[in-house]
Amino acid sequence: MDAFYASVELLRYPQLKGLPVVIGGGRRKVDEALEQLAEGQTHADIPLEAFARLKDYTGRGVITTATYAARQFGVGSAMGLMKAAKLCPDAILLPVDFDQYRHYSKVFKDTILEFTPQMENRGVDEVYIDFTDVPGGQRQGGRSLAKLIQQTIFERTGLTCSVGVAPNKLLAKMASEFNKPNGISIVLEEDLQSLIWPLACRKINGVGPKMDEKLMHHGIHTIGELATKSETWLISNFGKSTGAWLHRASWGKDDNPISLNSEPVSISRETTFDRDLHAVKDKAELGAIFTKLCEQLAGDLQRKGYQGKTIGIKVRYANFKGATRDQTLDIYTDDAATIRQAAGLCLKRMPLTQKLRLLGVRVGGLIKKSDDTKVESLSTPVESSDDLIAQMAEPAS
DNA sequence: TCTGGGGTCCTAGGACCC
DNA sequence: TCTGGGGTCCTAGGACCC
Repeated sequence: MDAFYASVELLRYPQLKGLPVVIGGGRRKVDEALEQLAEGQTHADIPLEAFARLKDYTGRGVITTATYAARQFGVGSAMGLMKAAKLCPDAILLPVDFDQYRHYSKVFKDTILEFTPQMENRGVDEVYIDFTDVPGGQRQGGRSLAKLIQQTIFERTGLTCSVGVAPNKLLAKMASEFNKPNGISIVLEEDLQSLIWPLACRKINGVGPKMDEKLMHHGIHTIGELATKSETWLISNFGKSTGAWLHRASWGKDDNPISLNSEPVSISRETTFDRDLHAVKDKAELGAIFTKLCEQLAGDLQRKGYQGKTIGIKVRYANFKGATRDQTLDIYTDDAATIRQAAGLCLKRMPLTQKLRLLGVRVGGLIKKSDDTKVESLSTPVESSDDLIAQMAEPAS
């Protein structure tokens, strides 16, 4: 399989170029700026003065993403906004605007689908592509196709896009990071030693903080060091499945195919409170939030056309420890009251002496609702689709 | 001044059935 | 009274990803 890993840089506001900007958190103050927007306007149309500075923010949010200028100060994704405010108090804080992201995400993915149906979703801004069978896809080792996709996306959205090209998904993902933003990187099998082995193990998709720490404990810091360990040794230290996987990954091996339009396994809603709430003392407030979450979740299910039978809740205590409870019903449901009732029973089984900072509701065991009221909308091919394919099929100039 | 929201997959024990 | 497997479902927790 020949794979692409492409990710669009969703954060792109021309008037903010070079300025430290973080996007994230933002429920209160920051939302006021958005309210000034007229129909059809985006963040890019708001004067800078309208936005809060990081130092003016109080709340529990985290950074979703940050400009490269902001990253110079050491702030980055998933960092608490209060901590980021210390590092870079004058950074502009923009609210997240998921409606806008969803829109650009769709244009991004629809564009790629014009080239090939072999696309795997990896969230709003990233996809894998298997371009083995794309006409002209092999030209210049995939670079021609990557360039054409990049250009087309830019013309339609103004967004840049980073692309990694490699023999499999594992390597393509790592390749995409070599040349951000708006770059194209090609990694071949023979580049393993020179390009991949010097990287930290953490760069392997699937090695998180925990596994990285364990690897460090064994003196393994780079992928190259990992590759010196035998499969037997890795299995005895990391278990059969993880050990064998680590061994293959360190040698750049991955035969997982693209997974197409997979059905969701679960759908959930959760919220972190403005202040920690106690199950008894703040019962009314908590109950109202709980009910609202169930209603939103039911709405999501109905809108997306799913019903589920496993209802679950999740809490996070004031000390940040979490717990879950779930219950499987005899029936499939997308009804708010049914979900609320089952979720309420779950909450009763939860230890509730400590205050809560988060409550979530989840529905799993999903099936597609088959009431025939929803007509599957046939996706009409976009005009330029043939042109794009034709361009790839033309002899290289 | 702690740390969002939405997901997936894996593991592991117990229930229950054959 | 003691002793089998295998398979599936349910529940809880945890690691990881975007």
